[in-house]
This record gives sequence, structure tokens and C-alpha cells, in this order.
Amino acid sequence: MPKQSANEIAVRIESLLKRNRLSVTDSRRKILQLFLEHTGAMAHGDIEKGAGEKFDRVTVYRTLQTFVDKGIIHIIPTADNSIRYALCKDDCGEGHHHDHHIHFVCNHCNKTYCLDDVVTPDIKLPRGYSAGHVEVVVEGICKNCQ
Amino acid sequence: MPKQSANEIAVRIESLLKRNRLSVTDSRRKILQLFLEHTGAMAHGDIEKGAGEKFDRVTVYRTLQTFVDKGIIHIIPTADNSIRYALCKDDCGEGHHHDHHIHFVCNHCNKTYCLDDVVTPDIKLPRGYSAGHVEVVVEGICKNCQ
DNA sequence: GTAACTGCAAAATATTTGCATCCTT
DNA sequence: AAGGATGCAAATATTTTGCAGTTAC
Repeated sequence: MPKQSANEIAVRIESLLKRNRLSVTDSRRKILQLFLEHTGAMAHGDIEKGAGEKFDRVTVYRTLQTFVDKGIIHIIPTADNSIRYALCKDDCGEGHHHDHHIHFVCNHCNKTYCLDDVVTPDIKLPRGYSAGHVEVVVEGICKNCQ
Repeated sequence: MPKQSANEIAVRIESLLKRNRLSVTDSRRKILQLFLEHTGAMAHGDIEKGAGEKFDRVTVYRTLQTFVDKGIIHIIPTADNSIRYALCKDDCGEGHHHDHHIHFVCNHCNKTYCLDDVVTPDIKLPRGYSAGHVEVVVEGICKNCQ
């Protein structure tokens, strides 16, 4: 991925918001910026802190909820009641997430990654069950912690 | 599965606790009973209510934590911050869970099932990542809701 | 009898809601 | 100007901790 100028990033953020019919506000810009800068997924707390203590916790809750609803970010479930959020690929939209990649949680650095190149497998279910979305979370050691 | 008498169940519960070096107390007995009676996984709230308003919320927290530590139950992550718990197979023990089955959440009845016969797939990770536990949660319509 | 477990109170956290004000369009 | 978004206060809900009393072994 080529390094982007600050300006390119700003444009990208703005277009992402406009495409989703959201007004372009400071908090939304900053939270999206965080997601773009950050490798891996972020928990609510990361976002609150990462944004430079600038805005209210309530705004973070509302902004994340809005982004999930619009398909801008998606939720990665974890076993410890601390869900994490990550950017969706561009083909997600309101009401329809299309994320078919798996997620990876490093046991060492505790980061969560979207492995966009690893597609969720087909799961053969017992008779009578029909599958919708498949969520895969692999836990292990990431490439930076080997 | 043959229907078990109340007595058989009581024996089973007691042996499960003793095998894990836990003292046999009322709350533990009742919570395990709930798990055995209940098809599918339970959230914290289900357990609190299900047990007949009998014991403290704190006891439920502590009991569930103990059971997870001992490998008696396992956690099923969800995307909505409401983790669920389900009984492990008998070969799990303290410090080592061996649950390789997938989980299924029904979008209609909202129950969560352990599909013990469906084994988690092998996931081919990018170079540099090494896999430990793989968690798969499939969302769809269960056999009772078709 | 001793260690382990429970229940209560209270603290610490996390999440949601209402409303007045401010910002984007 | 109008609708949407934010920030603050406060209401709820959730989870954790300390401790004294009770129970299992």
C-alpha cells in the first residue's frame, strides 16, 4: 500500500462519510482517522483514548453505532466481553455487511487483525440448519510477535 | 440420548464437581442442573433468572468463572456484548479446553447451540501467523425454526 | 476445625437516555 | 433555517471487590 498524504486521507474520509449520507463532523473524522491509521481492530476504550481525550464517551458510543449501522465498520466478537471494531471493505453498505474474511487475535500483543485475504470456509451444517453469516476468530501468535 | 432420572442427573452433577476438586454446594448444583436441562447455551441473565431467583448475582458471576477456569463450561463469544456459556465435553479440564466444535446462533429463536458434530475447519493463515484455538460461530436458522 | 463458598454492601465500570446547544448542510 | 450531531448530566446496567457469616469436608 503506497503511503498516502494527509490530504489524501482527509479526502478519503470525507468521501466515505458523504457516500453514507452522514454529515462530516470532527468526531467522525477523527474516529475514522484512527481506524485508518491503526493496524488492527480497536476496542471502545482504544478509540476513546486514541482520539486525544478530545470528545465525550457518549459521542464515541453513538459514532461507533452509526458506523456499524451504515456498514462502515464491523464488530469482531471476543470471549471477554470486549468487542472490537474494524473498518469494512468498501463494498459493505447500510443493512448489508459483506465481510467474509476471518479475524485473528494475537495472544502475545493482544492485537486483533482482519485477515482480508483469508476467506471464511464453508461449514457443512447438520440437516435442518441453514447458514447465514459465518464468523471465524483464530487465536494464536501474529507475525510481529513470532 | 436416554432420558435420565433425577437421581442419575444428581449423581452426574456431583461427580463432575468432585472430579474438579470443587466442593458440592447448592448454587453449583443448581447452575449445573440448568446447563444440563437447557438445550443450548445460556447468557448470564438466563442463569440468574433460571435458577429461581434463589441466589445472588455475585454468586453467579463467581460460579461461572470457576466453571470456566476448571473447564466445565466454555464461553461462546457474540457480537453484542452478551457472551454465552455452554457445557464442555468431558475431556476438557483445568487449563485446557478441547472444544473443537462450532457454535450456531439462530436468528429466529435467538438460541445458541453447540454443534458437537461439526468440527472447526483448518484455517490456512498467511505466512508468519501461527494458529491456536479456532472459534467459529455460524448465524442462521436452526432446525426448530425452519 | 479449616478452608472454601456465599451473600450483602458498596465500589468501580460500562452503557443508555434526555435535553439544551452547536454545527453541517 | 432546519435537521442532525455533540456534550453534559443523570439514570441504568454490569461487573468487581471486601468482608463477615455459613457450609462442605
